Amino acid sequence: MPELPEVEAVARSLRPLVLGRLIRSCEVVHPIAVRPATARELARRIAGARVANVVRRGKYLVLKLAPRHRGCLVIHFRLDGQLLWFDSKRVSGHVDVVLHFKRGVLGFVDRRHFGRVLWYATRGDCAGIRTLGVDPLTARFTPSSLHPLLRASRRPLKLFLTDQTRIAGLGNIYSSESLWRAKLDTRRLTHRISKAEARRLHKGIVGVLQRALECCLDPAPDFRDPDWWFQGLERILGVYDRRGAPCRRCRKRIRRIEQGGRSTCFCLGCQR
DNA sequence: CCTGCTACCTGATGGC
DNA sequence: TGCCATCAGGTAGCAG
Repeated sequence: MPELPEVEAVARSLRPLVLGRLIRSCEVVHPIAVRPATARELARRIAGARVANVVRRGKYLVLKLAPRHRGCLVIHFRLDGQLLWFDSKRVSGHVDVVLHFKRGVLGFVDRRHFGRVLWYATRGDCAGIRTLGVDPLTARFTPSSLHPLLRASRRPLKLFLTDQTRIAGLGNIYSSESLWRAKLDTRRLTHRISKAEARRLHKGIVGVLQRALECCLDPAPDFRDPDWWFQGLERILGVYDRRGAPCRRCRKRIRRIEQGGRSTCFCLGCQR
């Protein structure tokens, strides 16, 4: 479930814990999490490296390693991936990959084993990162840059918004929310969207992401709590997981449909 | 190049 | 209470 705001909050909260610190060793408990690499390969790459920076690219969390030729550690949480921090060397619970620092241990956890922890010489070597579209929280994402993007594509708005190669970072939740905020029908085709509607959509996307990020940072993730997760996000959501409930704007019942094999929640009353 | 479909996983949920 | 079926969803890889 982590999308752009959640990963951004994780990046900001993790940075002070690991910045400048030395990765002494790496332990892989569930090898599936580092596939297609092997535990030995990953350990050889990152053991002895220092964390030079922690950044987010789309929904990817990237630990840049120093010196530069040590490459970068790329983490993708997919649906349920999560980070935990242990102050002592003792690690409890289900943990897939463990990074031992001089003081403290970073654990990557994902019971469903969809998430990945991968090493690349450069971040461009990661295909998923290389092909990412514009980051919607940067100045390069503007109403006037969104309109041509929409015109260049021919598909339902919802599917366009979850395509990471166009706009990076939206998933099932915030794509639906952006469209609700913009009062646009999720089934509308991108190339038929007017300039004024594109402006509304831009505002919807940026607005919901900023609001969600604020929420994700207050309270900030506490990796020391094995049960930590983002709190209160449901309060800022207009449609996601609200099937059957009244629309907060027009009181009509929120509908759920399927798009691209995924569920989309939206309001037939005010999204047109 | 563009778009759409499916496999990958496993915990949670719902029906009987 | 217990069992089985279904659902959830991001992305890689493949098909058309």
